[in-house]
Amino acid sequence: MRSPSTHGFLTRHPNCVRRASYHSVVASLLHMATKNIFADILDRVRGANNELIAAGVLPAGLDQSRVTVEPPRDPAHGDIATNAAMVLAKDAGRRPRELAEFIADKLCADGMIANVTVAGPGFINLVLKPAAWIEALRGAVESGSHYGKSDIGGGATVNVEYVSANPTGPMHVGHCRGAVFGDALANLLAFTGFKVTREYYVNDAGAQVDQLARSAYLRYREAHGENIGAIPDGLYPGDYLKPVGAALKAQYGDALRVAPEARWLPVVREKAIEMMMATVRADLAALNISPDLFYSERTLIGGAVDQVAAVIDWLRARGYVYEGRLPPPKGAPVEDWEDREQTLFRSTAFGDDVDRPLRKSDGSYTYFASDIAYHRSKLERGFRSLIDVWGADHGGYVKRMQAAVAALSENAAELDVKLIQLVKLLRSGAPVRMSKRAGDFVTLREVVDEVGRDAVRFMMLFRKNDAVLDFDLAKVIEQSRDNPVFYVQYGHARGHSVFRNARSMFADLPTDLTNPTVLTDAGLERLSNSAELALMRQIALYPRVVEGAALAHEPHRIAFYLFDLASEFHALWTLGNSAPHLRFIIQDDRQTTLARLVLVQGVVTVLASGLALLGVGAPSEMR
RNA sequence: GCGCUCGUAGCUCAGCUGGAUAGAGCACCAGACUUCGAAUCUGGGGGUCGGGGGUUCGAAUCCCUCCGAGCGCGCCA
Repeated sequence: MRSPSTHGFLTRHPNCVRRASYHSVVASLLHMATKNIFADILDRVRGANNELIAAGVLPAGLDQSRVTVEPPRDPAHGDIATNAAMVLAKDAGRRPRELAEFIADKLCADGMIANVTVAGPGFINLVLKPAAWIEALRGAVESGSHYGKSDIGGGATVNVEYVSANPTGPMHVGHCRGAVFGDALANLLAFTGFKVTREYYVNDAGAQVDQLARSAYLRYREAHGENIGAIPDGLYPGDYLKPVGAALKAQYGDALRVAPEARWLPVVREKAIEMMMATVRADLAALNISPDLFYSERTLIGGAVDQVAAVIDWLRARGYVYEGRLPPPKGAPVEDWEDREQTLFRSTAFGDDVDRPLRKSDGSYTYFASDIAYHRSKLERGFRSLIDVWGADHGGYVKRMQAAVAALSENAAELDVKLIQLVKLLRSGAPVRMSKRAGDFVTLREVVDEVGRDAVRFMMLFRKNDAVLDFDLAKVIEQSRDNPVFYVQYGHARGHSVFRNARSMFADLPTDLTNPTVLTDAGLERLSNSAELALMRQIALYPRVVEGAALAHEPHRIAFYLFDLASEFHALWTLGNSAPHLRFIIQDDRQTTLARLVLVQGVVTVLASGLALLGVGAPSEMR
């Protein structure tokens, strides 16, 4: 059905008084200095509803959990909108618009709200007094790097496991998206009151590290001058193992050459893993990533008790593990399919499609089995919220792992698996060839060295995790709006440029714009232009964006928000070209300049904070 | 065959966990530099949100069903 224009529905509220002075409004805002302005308004809406409950308009015991406040998509609708009337109408036994009028009437009396309208199906649109936004700006500037922090995590522990690349070589470019994602997500959670452990699972058990050892042994013999010929299939051909061979020679001389494999393998394996993990750490460090804990798979099996066996027994005792048969996989036929009885985890009890094997035909554990033991270790260390960051090709394993966590924790813990899609590496639009087979794949280090850590980190986060990402090595070092890394960093640098110019014009400007006294004297009520208010609204949005991104485990929201904020800032800056009275620096007006510098300080504060969450630098100059 | 992740402007993608007339960037067209760094900005055209049903005050978003893409499908991690 086509409805008349929204404006036809607008109801201006006649009872609204707009008399409260700037200072009285400020007084009413003091308690929310660093608080999310949206959370504050939500409290006020709930307060209005509670008054209506007391007055008998709304029923007692009303569930207000679905009431939300949000910025309307169309700014013409006001600063903040609430759906309260629409979601409460049914319980209240009233029509949404009728109820909206009641709520609006209460909200009108709020000293922070300048105007209330009821629109559309029952939206209540609020326009806040400019003082509210100014106070939000003040709060942001005063809080500095703490602005946007919250305690929604309530100190709950969260375990973020990410990267977990096999210790069989240097990290390649495909690893770095998950690494950056996990690191930024951990930053975000820590910033919002969670107690975060960043963890890297080292797959240092199993066949692949034996192959690594055999590969390194060849390099060891090569270091002694032997011609080892081509590296056999199944071994790791990369040159990066040559230093391992040299190190083995330096440490053991000839001793390992005459020993049987059973003797040298553990020794070489140990050394190779150690050196590969040193490489991994260095690669991560190039991205400014340092996990709190490297958890070794071997400790699960090689310790005093076999943790994998223990967890299987534990699950078996509860009926989640049994001996049984699986149907052969459908689709692509398995050549050597052998129908046999095996040890199975009953993941179907938790929504998986089939039960999953825990032992291979040779009796050794599957990867899944040791992963169950590993996740049990996380639970035993007290974590009830687990986040795993995996490559998208592991998507088929999500359900079984969640099933395992549910079984292990008796449904008390939650596992969120974030799947990270592929990165398509390009140079000026042309695909960069990557051949892992030949051992000459593009390493993470090469990419970081070429375009810099900031570009890598920002671009890896400028996309949803489950969308394929095009990463163009040429584009990310362009200095243009087409390159969001630059665009956002330039916003920060430009802010500092304004500071520099202002100080050269007014030698007596306060050195610390975040000082409360300075802020009080700054005359911030001069910030009344609509473009300035728009920028303040954007700044006030930050804590809400941070919370949303943290709860949804979606760090990319921060990157997009920063892009928008930088955009608003650049827009206001350029406005000064055609409207000189709107420039940040006004030659003969120190007071106005000071007020606007505080606004710039707000922008700079948020850009720096957001970039820090992403792990990207915030340069104050980019010449 | 089954499962997972997706499908939004010509291209690359957002869309705040169900909100109002679906938004950015690139590209295209038309504009703004005696400037607080134009490394920037302003305006314009461009959409059956893959198709079709359903749920409700209200759907790009949730459910069902087709179509299409990517990934995966005992003893690889």
